[in-house]
Amino acid sequence: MTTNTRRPIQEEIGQNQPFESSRHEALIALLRTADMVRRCIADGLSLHGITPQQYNVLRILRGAGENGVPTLTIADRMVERSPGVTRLLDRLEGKGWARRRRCDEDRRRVYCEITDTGLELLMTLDPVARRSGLMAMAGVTDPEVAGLLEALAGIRSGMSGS
Amino acid sequence: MTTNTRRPIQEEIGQNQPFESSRHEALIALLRTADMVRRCIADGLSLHGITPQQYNVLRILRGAGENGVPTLTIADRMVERSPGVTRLLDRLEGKGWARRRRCDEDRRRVYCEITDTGLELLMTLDPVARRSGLMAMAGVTDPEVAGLLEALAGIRSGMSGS
DNA sequence: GCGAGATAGTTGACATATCAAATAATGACT
DNA sequence: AGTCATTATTTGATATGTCAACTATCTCGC
Repeated sequence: MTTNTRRPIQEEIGQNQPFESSRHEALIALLRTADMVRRCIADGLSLHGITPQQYNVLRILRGAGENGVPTLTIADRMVERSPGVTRLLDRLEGKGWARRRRCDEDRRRVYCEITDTGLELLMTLDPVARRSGLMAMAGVTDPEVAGLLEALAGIRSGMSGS
Repeated sequence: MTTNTRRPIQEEIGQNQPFESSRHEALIALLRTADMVRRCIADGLSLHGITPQQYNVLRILRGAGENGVPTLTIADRMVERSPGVTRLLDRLEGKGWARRRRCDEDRRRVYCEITDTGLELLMTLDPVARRSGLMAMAGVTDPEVAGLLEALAGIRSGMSGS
């Protein structure tokens, strides 16, 4: 049984002065919480020799199906943006999980696809990721989840037109 | 004026299938939003040749005052954990913003302090970070901020006893 | 005081991230 | 056809993150 006492971040990061505003506090809390969640997921996946980013790319490739996805489109769709998609794919290709193919109509483009081995890997990984994910989110109530989604959407929309 | 339409992440990351649960959706939204916020802050600071992690450490050093902080305590207090504190400090020391000193009572420990140059730098940086921070959080309402803090605290507390 | 074990920090090897060019193909305009 | 701007991707240099040893120091029990 976990002692589910909710600690304020101020205490967690050993800060002796109060935050200047609850907006600022929420910002710090957001960054810290996401970092913890990220590590939780990464821990689960690392046992299978894959990083969250690589897992994310593989899922995008699977979602795209037969046709594959152009390299930069992958970057757009990633949960956490990364400028290193090319090299990420280098590694996935090296491990035999992905494959690349030049587009014939527009020879600048490279279409990326998942291989059968990659699909099999995902079959193993999906439950693992699912479990770590649920574990990470175990501490929030259902109504809080709804509010969380709203607030996060607000933050993102407020930032897009910076 | 920004068009403040709140888009669901499903659309943002070009996912054609709905999420399996709103918990899962919230998890993805959390990671993505935090990533955007992190980049927003990093952009602001990068003009001054410093990374968010380095800025964070400098603030911790300033908060600790005269006595300084032992290296590993810094790691504990960071918003986003990092095992590379030693090297982070190497860089800060190299730029003349921080200084290290062996503890006499316990010679294993190294106390880290901020220099005067470091303090001056923070004077410049604080308003910059503050501005990017508020900009990042511009899209949420006050009541949402309160709920956000609660939900995030819930997630963190639910994870500590994993 | 001596050795087992814990603790604080550093280091080396390697993976990954980041940014600014470089390359290559396309499209639009002259 | 020939130049120019644009788009898609790759590459190189460099910074940073990560993990697993490793060193040095301390603490405790004997």
